[in-house]
Amino acid sequence: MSEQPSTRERILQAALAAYGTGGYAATSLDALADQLGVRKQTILYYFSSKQALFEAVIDAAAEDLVKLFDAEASRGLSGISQVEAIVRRVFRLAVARPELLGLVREVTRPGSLAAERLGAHIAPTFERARDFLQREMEAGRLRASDPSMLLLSLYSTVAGVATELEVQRAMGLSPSLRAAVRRRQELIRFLRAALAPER
Amino acid sequence: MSEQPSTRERILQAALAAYGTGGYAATSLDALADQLGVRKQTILYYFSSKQALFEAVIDAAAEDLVKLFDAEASRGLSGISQVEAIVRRVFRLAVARPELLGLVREVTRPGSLAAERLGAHIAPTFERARDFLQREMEAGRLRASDPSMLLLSLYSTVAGVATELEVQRAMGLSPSLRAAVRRRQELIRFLRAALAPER
DNA sequence: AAAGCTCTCTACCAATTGGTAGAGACCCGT
DNA sequence: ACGGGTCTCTACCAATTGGTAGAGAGCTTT
Repeated sequence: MSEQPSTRERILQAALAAYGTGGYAATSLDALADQLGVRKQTILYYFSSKQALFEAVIDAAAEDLVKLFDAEASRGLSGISQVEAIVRRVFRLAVARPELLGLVREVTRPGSLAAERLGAHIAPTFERARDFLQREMEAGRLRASDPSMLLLSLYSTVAGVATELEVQRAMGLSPSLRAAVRRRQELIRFLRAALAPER
Repeated sequence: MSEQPSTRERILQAALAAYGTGGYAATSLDALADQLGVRKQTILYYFSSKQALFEAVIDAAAEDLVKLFDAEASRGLSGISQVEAIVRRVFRLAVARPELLGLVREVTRPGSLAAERLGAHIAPTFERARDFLQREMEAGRLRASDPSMLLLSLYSTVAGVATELEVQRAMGLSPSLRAAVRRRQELIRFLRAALAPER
C-alpha cells in the first residue's frame, strides 16, 4: 500500500519538472495547474506566489542533490575511484531525473535571483568535495592542480555530457540508453586520463 | 567615421543579449523596445513576430560562431596546439560576448524548437572538427578515443568553465578577469592531460 | 509638386499573466 | 450537532503579453 503523494508534493514535483525543462519564465501557474488537474488557486494556497513556489522547488531539489552526493561521498573511496563513483551517480540521475540537473542550469543563469539560494544549500558539499580533491592530490592519488578549478571542470564536463541532449543530437550522437552508457564510459576514460597522477 | 549600426542591427544585437542572458520567454518585446528607445511596433516592422526575431537572432549568432571557429581552424595547427587555440578563442569570446554562448545554452534546451535551426548552421563545423580529431588520433598526436564523444566532452567543459559564472561564484571562484585567465590556464592543463597520447 | 517607398509612430485589441476575495465542502474533536 | 481547521473551488481583476491597423513624416524618383 504505497502512500500517495500529497497535493503539495505533487505540485512541487510538477513545478520542478516544468522549471527544469521549460524554464521558470516559460511556465505559467495556469499551465502547471492544468497539468495537475487542479485550479491555479490551489497552487497559490500552498505557495503564496510564483516566486515562493520557485524557491520551494529549489530547496527541495537542493536537498535531493545534497543527500545524493553525500551518500556517495561517505563510502570512503579514494582518488579516481571516488570521482568515478560520483560520475556514475550523476549519469544515473541524469537518466532518472533529468529535470533536476536542468533546474540547476536554470538557476545558475547569469543574474538569477535564486542562484544564491541554491548556492547556500550546496556550498558545504562543494567544500567537502574540494577538501577531498586537495587531500587526494597531496597524497599523490590525483594529478596536482587547483582543486576549485578542477571541481568546476568536472562539474561542467559531467553536467554537460549528461544533460546537453540537444547538443548531442546536433553532433549526431544517439539519445538511446545504450548510447548513454557508452558515453559515460568514454567520459570516465577522459576523466581518468585527465586526473591520473603523472608518473 | 565609423558607420553607425542600422536600427535592424541594433534590434538584433539587443535581442541577442537579452535572449542570451535572461532567456527567450523572459524577454518581452516591450522591454526590448524600451531598452532601445523605440516602440515595440518598430521591432515588429523588421521582424514579423517574436518567434521570427528569435530565429533571426539564432541565424546571426550561428554565423558569428561559425566564422570564428573556421578562422581559428584554418590556421592548420596540429594536435593539442589546435585544441588549445580553440579553447583560447572560446575564452576570449566568453569575455567579450558572453551572451553568444548564453544563447547557445538557451537554444539547446530540451524541446527547444530552435535547436534544429542552430544545429543546421553548425553541423558542418562540427563535422570538420570531428574529422580533425579523428585524423590527429590516427596520427598518434591525440589519445585515441571516440571523436564525437571527445568533442562533446570538450564542448561541455569549455563552455561550462567559460560561462557558468554563477556556479563559479558559488564555488568561491573570483569573477575577475585575472582569475578568468588563471582559470583558462588550469583548464588547458586539464585538457592537455586528458588529450596527450599515452606513451 | 506629386507619387511612392521606407520607416516609426499612436491607437487598439484579445488573450494570458500572477494574484485577491471569499464561498463551500470535508473532516476533526467536542 | 456544531464550531474550527484544512483544502479546493468560482468569480474577478489589473497588468502585461504578442500582434493588427493604419496614420504620418521624411526620403527619392518622376
